[in-house]
Order: sequence, then structure tokens, then C-alpha cells
Amino acid sequence: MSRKRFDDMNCGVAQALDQVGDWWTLLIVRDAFFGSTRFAQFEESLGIAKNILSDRLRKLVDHQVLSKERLDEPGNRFEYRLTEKGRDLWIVLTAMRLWSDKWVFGRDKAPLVVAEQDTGRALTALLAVGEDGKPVDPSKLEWRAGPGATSKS
Amino acid sequence: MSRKRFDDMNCGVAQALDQVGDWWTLLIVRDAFFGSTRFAQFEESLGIAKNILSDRLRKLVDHQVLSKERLDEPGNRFEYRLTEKGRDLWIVLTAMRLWSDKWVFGRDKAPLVVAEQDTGRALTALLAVGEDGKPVDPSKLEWRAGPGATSKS
DNA sequence: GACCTCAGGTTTCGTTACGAAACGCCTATA
DNA sequence: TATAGGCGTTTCGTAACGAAACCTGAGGTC
Repeated sequence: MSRKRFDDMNCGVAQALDQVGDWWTLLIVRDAFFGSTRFAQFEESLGIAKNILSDRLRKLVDHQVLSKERLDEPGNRFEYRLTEKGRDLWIVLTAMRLWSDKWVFGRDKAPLVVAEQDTGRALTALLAVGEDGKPVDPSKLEWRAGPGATSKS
Repeated sequence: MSRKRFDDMNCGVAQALDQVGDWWTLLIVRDAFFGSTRFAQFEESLGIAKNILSDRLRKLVDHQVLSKERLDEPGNRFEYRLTEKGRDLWIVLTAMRLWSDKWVFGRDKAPLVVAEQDTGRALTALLAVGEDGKPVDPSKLEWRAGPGATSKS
């Protein structure tokens, strides 16, 4: 009767959820993007219980989304940093943020704006593109079996 | 001691997780994209317990991600369909799928490919663009308070 | 009317996960 | 030796999950 895991589903969505879909996990990753590196920082910023934070950090390190390094500081100190795999999650976070800006807050009440440093241009959308870098039409997409397809999508 | 909800966090990621971050919820949405509309279809395709499916469908309807309509069929039959808000989640699902293709399966072992119907061009990436439709540089982004900002990001 | 079927749930109950607080461990400084 | 800070682990009560049994309302059959 253990909680079902999704890692046996041959589907990218299920795999992503299996690695970062746990309650709290994506918020920890978001906090890492905001600059948190220490246990106490995550704890304070999120208001998460220590045991749960400990568990989630361990799983994130196991999945190589975060790295854990001992610091050259007095005491038993560590820092957690996003790996390249972890940094690649910014698109997932951005997609969620844009969706909420549109459907939960309303676009003119967004609590957070992401903009290019030098030009100040705000990031307002994600565009689906093909290998050639040109946009594909989202309304005309179809799902096909890929090279690693078995049964379930 | 109730499970913490994120709906009071003034952050788009937290809001999205509050509405669709529950265990199973995004997989139900994914199945809806694949064409499931009936209770039994979701149940069979996902292998989810009836009570949990029932709970998740109700929440998705509450949040207007799915609509529930009675069918003109004999018996007590309903269908669940994605609303516009729900269909807008395809970017989140796509971001997760691309992330897994890269980091879990490996790009050449992706179980699923999404391509444009007429041209056959595969969707291979999401591109961040500004209001002018031109790409922004992801490595030079900064987070700013938006119009609805309060304290927490 | 009495009975049956089927989709779509709800109830029940045992197991697992979560949350809060207390406690332990390691390192360093006084 | 004592104390303190950072980083967890342990403990324990509550909530969520999973499986199976049960219920409900609409229709069809006799």
C-alpha cells in the first residue's frame, strides 16, 4: 500500500514528477534559484519542517538536481547548489509562474516579473520551437512515439 | 497539523503547485490531453484509486482546469474536458517532458515526440520571449517585484 | 413492480507521509 | 569543561493515500 511512484511510467511528465513532483520539492528548487544555499535558509524562507526539508534535500541530491558540498567554515556546514540539471528546471518554474500570472493572479497583478538585466525587457511567454529554432504552431501538434517508446506514453 | 497549502504564498510557482501540484493531478491533466474524458478512462489509464481520482477531479473542476458535463447517454454519465485554463497547462507539461527527455531518458531515448502535423517538425525546446516576441537571454535574467508584489516572492 | 446492469462515485479501514517539537551530533570557540 | 551554532534525526500525533467493499441513480428487461 505504499504511495505509488511514477518512475516506471515511460512518460517524461511522470518521470519529472517522480523526481521533483513531491510536495515542497519544486519550491525548494525555486528557493535555490533565489539564492538559498543553506539548510537554515530554506527552512526559514519556506517555513518547512526540518525532517521534511532534510528528506527533500537528500532526494534532490540523490537525483543530482542539487549538489551538497562541505564548507570551509567552522562547524558542520554544507551548502546546496543547483547543478546543471537543476538549473534546467527554470523553464518548468517559468511555465508555472506564467500560467499563474495569467490564470490565478491576473496578468496585471503578477507578484514577480522576470526581465533581462541590460535591456529591461520582461519575459512574458514561452515559445515552442523546433530544431531549426523556428516556432512551431501549438494548435497543430500531435504526439508520436519517440525512439524510446514502449507502451505507455 | 494539516498538510500545508501554498495558496497564501504570493508566488506564481506556489499558486500553480497549490492548484495542480497534488500527487496525480498533473498526470490526470496529461491524460486529458491524450483524450481521456471519462472517469473510467482516467482510472484505467493511470491505475489510480477511485477515491483519489474522484477527489482530484473535483478539485480540478473547482479550479476550473476541467469542466464536468452530463452526457446524453443512458445512466449517470459525465465527461471531463480541459478548459482554456487547463489547455494552457500544456507548456508546463511540455517543459517537464523536455527536461526528462534530456536528463532522465537521454535525448535519443525519448518515449514521446511532439511534432507539427503538417510539417512534421518536432518540438525540441521552449524559448523565452519578451513582449516584442523576441527571445530574451536566459542567462541574464533578474527577478523583480511585479505589480502585485507584497513581501514574498 | 421486481430485478439487473453499468458508470460513477462514497465508505471503510489499514498503511504511509506529513508537521511540530524534542533531542542528538559534530565542530569550534571561551 | 562548557557553551553555542549549524544540521540534522527521533518521536509521536494527525492527515493523506490505496484497495476493496459498498452505494446510488438512471435505464433496460421481464
